[in-house]
Amino acid sequence: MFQNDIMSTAINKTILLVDDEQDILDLLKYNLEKEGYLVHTANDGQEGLEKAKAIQPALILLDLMMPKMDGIESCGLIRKEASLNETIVVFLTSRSEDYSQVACLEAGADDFITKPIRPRVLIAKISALLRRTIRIENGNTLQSSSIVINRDKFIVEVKGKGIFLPKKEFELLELLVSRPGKVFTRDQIMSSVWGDDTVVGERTIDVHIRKLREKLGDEYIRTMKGVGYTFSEN
Amino acid sequence: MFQNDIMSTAINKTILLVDDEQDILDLLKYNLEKEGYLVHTANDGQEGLEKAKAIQPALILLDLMMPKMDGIESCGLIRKEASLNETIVVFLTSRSEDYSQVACLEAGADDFITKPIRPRVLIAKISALLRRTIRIENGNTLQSSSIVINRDKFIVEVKGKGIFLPKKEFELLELLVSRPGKVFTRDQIMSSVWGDDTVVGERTIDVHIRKLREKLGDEYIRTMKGVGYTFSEN
DNA sequence: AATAGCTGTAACAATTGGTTAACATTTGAG
DNA sequence: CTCAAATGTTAACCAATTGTTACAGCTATT
Repeated sequence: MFQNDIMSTAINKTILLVDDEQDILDLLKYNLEKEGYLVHTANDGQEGLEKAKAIQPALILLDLMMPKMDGIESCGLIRKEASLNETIVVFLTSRSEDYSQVACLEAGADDFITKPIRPRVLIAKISALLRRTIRIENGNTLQSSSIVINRDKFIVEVKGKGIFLPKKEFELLELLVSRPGKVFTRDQIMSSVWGDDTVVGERTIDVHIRKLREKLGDEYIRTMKGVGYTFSEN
Repeated sequence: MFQNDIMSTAINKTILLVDDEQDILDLLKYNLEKEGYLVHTANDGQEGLEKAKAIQPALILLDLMMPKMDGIESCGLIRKEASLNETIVVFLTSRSEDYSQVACLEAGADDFITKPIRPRVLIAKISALLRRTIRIENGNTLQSSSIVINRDKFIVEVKGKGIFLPKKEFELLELLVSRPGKVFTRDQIMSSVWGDDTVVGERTIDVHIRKLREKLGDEYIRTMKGVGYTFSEN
């Protein structure tokens, strides 16, 4: 049920794990991928920051204790990076002392998880943190002022009229509506809707955009030439 | 310093505490008010829900175990209430067992804090949770006193009015606004906006500057003859 | 296996925005 | 004050990006 929630959405489900211990990376990767997340890994803070900038993950799991650059320092650098302002940072702390937990949060982290890691709690926490990132979410619907997206039925309501959309078109619209006004680049659309591994031609996105406009009306999706597409309320 | 962060923003600083034990309410209220939050209290889930609807708090701290209506049930009702959609819900759990923590999160909570309550951790957690909503609301923006550049929406706000700029103009303005008052030479502009490999003519920069002035007004970009261009706040 | 509908592609059309050229204007050094 | 150098202005051109259409291959369903 949780799994389905995640699998059916086209929103960013990329997680970056940063830890110097391979055992922990493997454990976390296994558990998160089982839940439908796209997992990338890095072995130290420096590599973590670089990968984060490149892949724009929804969430970063950061070990507190690492060689080269520790978690606190990495977190500071992540928080300075404007393009990562929506990224959630969660620390893995081995100790449960107050001061290290407070230190994590003051460094700009959103949360921390204490070792030993209990997978169910980890999954539930991550799910709860990501749940918040979608603006107005009521049950299984996503709505802006003019459009209601029903995730269960693959149906979109525009001005009270229900429209059925095929999967790809639905996912594309879902992505755009998840952040009205935000311009999604073709790359972002590509990796969210089609995934990082599948490769499709250049015109494919345009064609799907066109089909959406055909069904919804031209007024909702704006082209920002040279940049990408955006959903606009007006 | 943290206090300043909170005090300096004009956002909702209201917190609602819901617990049946007066001792805990007092302890929490004292600590939170010391940090500059506006604290309201309720003694059970029913009263909590009513007060929440009335005062629209930014965050609700909810005890898991309460007479009449327990935390899980209250949380469910809060999540159903459309006006409380953006409100953050945090549970206070006395036990640290996995299942109750997972239950809280699955009930729609954003986080939980285990008793015994350690005020410093509590404060840091609440601060972190609220900080994130500020971060997301501010978006990926770059602002001077008179202009807000929203990188996500690819829009520039001048005196409250949103203006769309084509890619190159946007990038040029972004560069100038990134360091108000600094004079950028043509060479610097060239390599920042166009890259070191592409070669364009001498007048290209002028033309883009002109288009920016046309759209923003003449007062923002000053020519330093023989040197370059600068963005001025006045 | 037949069907219907979804998905991606290729080929071409339309549009936008970046660049340039040509000329006008301003600036500041002498 | 003069004049050369630097910058401003305009419109037209062209290339890159996006839109459009028809169609072929694929997938799920019966």
